[in-house]
Formats: sequence, C-alpha cells, structure tokens
Amino acid sequence: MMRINKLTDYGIVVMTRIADMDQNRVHTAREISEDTRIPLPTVTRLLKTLSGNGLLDSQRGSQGGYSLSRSSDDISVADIIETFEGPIALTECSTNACECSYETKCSVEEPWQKINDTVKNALEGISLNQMTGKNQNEGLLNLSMNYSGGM
Amino acid sequence: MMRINKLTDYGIVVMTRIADMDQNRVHTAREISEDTRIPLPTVTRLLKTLSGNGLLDSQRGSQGGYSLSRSSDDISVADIIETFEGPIALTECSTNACECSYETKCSVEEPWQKINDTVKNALEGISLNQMTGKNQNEGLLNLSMNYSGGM
DNA sequence: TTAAATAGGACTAATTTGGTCCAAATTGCC
DNA sequence: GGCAATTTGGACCAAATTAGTCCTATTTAA
Repeated sequence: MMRINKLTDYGIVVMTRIADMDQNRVHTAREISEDTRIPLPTVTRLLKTLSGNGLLDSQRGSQGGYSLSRSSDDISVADIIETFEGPIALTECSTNACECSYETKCSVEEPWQKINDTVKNALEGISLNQMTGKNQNEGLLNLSMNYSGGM
Repeated sequence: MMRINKLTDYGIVVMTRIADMDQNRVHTAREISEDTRIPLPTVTRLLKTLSGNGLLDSQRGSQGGYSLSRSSDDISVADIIETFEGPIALTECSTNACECSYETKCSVEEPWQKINDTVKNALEGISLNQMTGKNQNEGLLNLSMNYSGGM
C-alpha cells in the first residue's frame, strides 16, 4: 500500500522519542525500548543504523548511549527515511540512472522525476522537531502546498 | 527504498500507453502486451484490476477490449496508485483508524497525516495526460511546490 | 577488572510481491 | 447455433524482501 517499511516507521518513532527527551544526557537502547515498547533487539538495530548514518551520536561503554547529532530542527523526516531505505525514489525511473527494459517506460521518466521531487520536498519539509509533542498543533499548521500547474 | 510496487509501476505504464493510443477504439490485452513488452499474463491481470476499479471500461467478447473510462485529464497518478495499493498511506497512522500498539506512535499521528496529505496532493496533481508523450515538456513545466511552513 | 554499553554482522522466519495458469462467462460473427 | 476472441475471477507457487533475533567483539567508566 505504498508504505514506508515498518522499521523506518519505528525509526521515526525512536528519533521522535529521543528528540522529546532530555537533550543534556545520552539515552540507552534499553531506556528507549522501554519507553517505546519496541523490543530491545529491534531498538538496538535501529539505533545502530541511525548512528551509523550520522543522525545520532553514540557514546560507547558504561554510561554510554545515544543522542541527536544535530538539533531536531535540522533533522527532517526525509533524513530518517533515507537512512533506512536509501534515496527516496518511487520508481527506478526516478533515480538518475534509468535503465528501463520497457520502451514505454522511458516516456514516463521525466514526469516521474517531477513527482518524486515533489514527494521528496514534502518529506524534507517536515522537521523532527515538528514531529515531537512539544509543539503539536503549532509547527505544522502552516504547512501547505500550492500547485500552479494546470491539469 | 520506499518504492511503489512493480505492478503499480506497470499499471501506470499500461495506462499511459492506452492514453497514448487511439481513443476511438478498444485495445486488447494482447495488443497492449506487445506494445509495452510486459508479459501477457501480467498485462491481463493489470487490466482486470484497472477495469475492476473503474479506471478502464471493458468490453467482453469478440472485438472486445479496454478503453479509458474518462478523459486522460481526469485520471491522476494517484488514482492509478490507489487502484493497485489502496489508499495512499505511508504509515498505518496516516489512515483514519490508527490502532498504534506503541504509545509514542500516537504523538506522531497528526504530523503523519499532514505528510501524507502532502504526498497525496502531489500525486493527485499529476494527470495521466501529463504522463503521455503527447505533451511532454509542457504540462509539467509549471508544476511546483511552495512551503509556507517554517522549520 | 568488571559491568554496562555500543558495533558489526550472520542468520532465520514471516510476509509480501510478482508472475503464471486455468476454468467460466460474455460477445460478435459466420 | 456454434465457434472464436475476449474479459472475469480466482487459485496457486516461486521469488524477493522484510522483520526480528542472536552472537561476539569492542569500548569505556568506575
């Protein structure tokens, strides 16, 4: 149903949770697992991926844990999605290198690029901060979209 | 990688192809298969789905075939995607009935609705006609998106 | 030195997706 | 009326992807 993957969804939940918590200390996988009720093995994997891709800073060893690598204003939903699923590309034709096997497909290539850019922009426009409970009913209110294109 | 399904992609190719062809006659599955080089069994399945969901009219029997049920201006990419994948919903939370098992998820619900609406609007804004070769480099040129929301 | 963490990666089970095929129903035409 | 060309509906299986778990190594504070 044109879903993002479950793990990506979890990833956003986890990031949102971290953004919601105290920024002055690190948070362990166990803590986040208990908070979100996502099983610990899964959470550890999510955190590893997120830190490996630079969205989280990690501190090893005792008293270690994870924290946001940047302000929650500077992390977008697109960042998180791309961490788990790679570049946002609705079809193969959306990426730069289009190697269509069907001739017709290529006539469809340029429109897809546009569609994809639009979706990508939408996701880049939502910050992690906007996902938190902190400013619910605020930050998103003036999110809108205008089409000047005529059909 | 946050893709639409291959069959959905094919579905768009098939619809685009039909839109590109003579509107004064019906087109058989075999014809479309040969045109697009998508295997016949797959094409028949695509066409069945498309006609079952009202995007194509079908005529049975000898001399039968498929044709667009409405003008290609009145069919959107979103229509086709929804035909194959159901309502556009990036996460479960995007749909009306959100039954999150994790408490945090629900704090994320409203932002997701917004994100989803944005993506949906983007896809609804592209007509099948714009996907055809007929008016390439025309219809899409002034497709743009403005964010008034600040991050 | 020990305990508490993260890091890296292998592995399996579950789910989804892609693709094919068959039998039935409908329709036009000879 | 019967035949041939279609769509319709649904079952089915193989392949690919995804979700989730587990094990071992490494790092670090106390």
